[in-house]
Amino acid sequence: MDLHLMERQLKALSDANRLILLSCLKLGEVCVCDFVEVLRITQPAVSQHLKKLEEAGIITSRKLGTWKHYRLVDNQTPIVQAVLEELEERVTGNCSADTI
Amino acid sequence: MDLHLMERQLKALSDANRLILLSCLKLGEVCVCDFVEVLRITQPAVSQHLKKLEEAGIITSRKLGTWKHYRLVDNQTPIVQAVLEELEERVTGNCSADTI
DNA sequence: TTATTATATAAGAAATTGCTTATATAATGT
DNA sequence: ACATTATATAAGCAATTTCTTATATAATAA
Repeated sequence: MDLHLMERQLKALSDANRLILLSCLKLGEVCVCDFVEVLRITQPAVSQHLKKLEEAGIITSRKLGTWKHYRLVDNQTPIVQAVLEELEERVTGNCSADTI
Repeated sequence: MDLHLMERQLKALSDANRLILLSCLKLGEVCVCDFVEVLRITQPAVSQHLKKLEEAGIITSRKLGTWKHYRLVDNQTPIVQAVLEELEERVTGNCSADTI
């Protein structure tokens, strides 16, 4: 595995807010607006976190009307897999968006 | 596993120079002076990187006269284990110090 | 078209990171 | 005691990160 991909993924993973986003995503697709409630930071801050995770190849997204739903990609690298396995699912309120 | 320990370990891991240090340490104990040659940064910079890895519970050290030898701790968390497994051993020159 | 809603991007500020040089500590050798 | 060697700590600086507010984009609804 390329050293610089490793570094990029690890950087994307090394933030408490993004780890919480990932633990939510273990439950399924989530839209940006739900994350705003979970993390209690502004919407642009959430978008920026999601962008980092997407650029690291950890999550992907699809548009649904005005909403955008994010989810984990299917085949994770062993490092991301290990992190996901360590994360507790956080069922703090409405972590997940209703799908469709 | 505690979210903030995860974050601290992932932060410690998310730097290319520190990943190189870890790949060297897979081969055994290494002293600070050898790392200076491997990374081609100054000795204080190396000490600072090693301190971060030690504070994250990833490496440990012992004094040997004026030298200090660093090594991986025995029981790593699953995340660190996964990272170590992904790392190629880098046999770039004298990565390892002679033990004793 | 215009207003509303969900998200993204831009710009800027405060905190953190990763380096440098200079200095301190600690063990060894003379 | 003094010099040398290996490492650690301190201080400062440039780059990066993480947030904020303001604005842009894009889809839907009236």
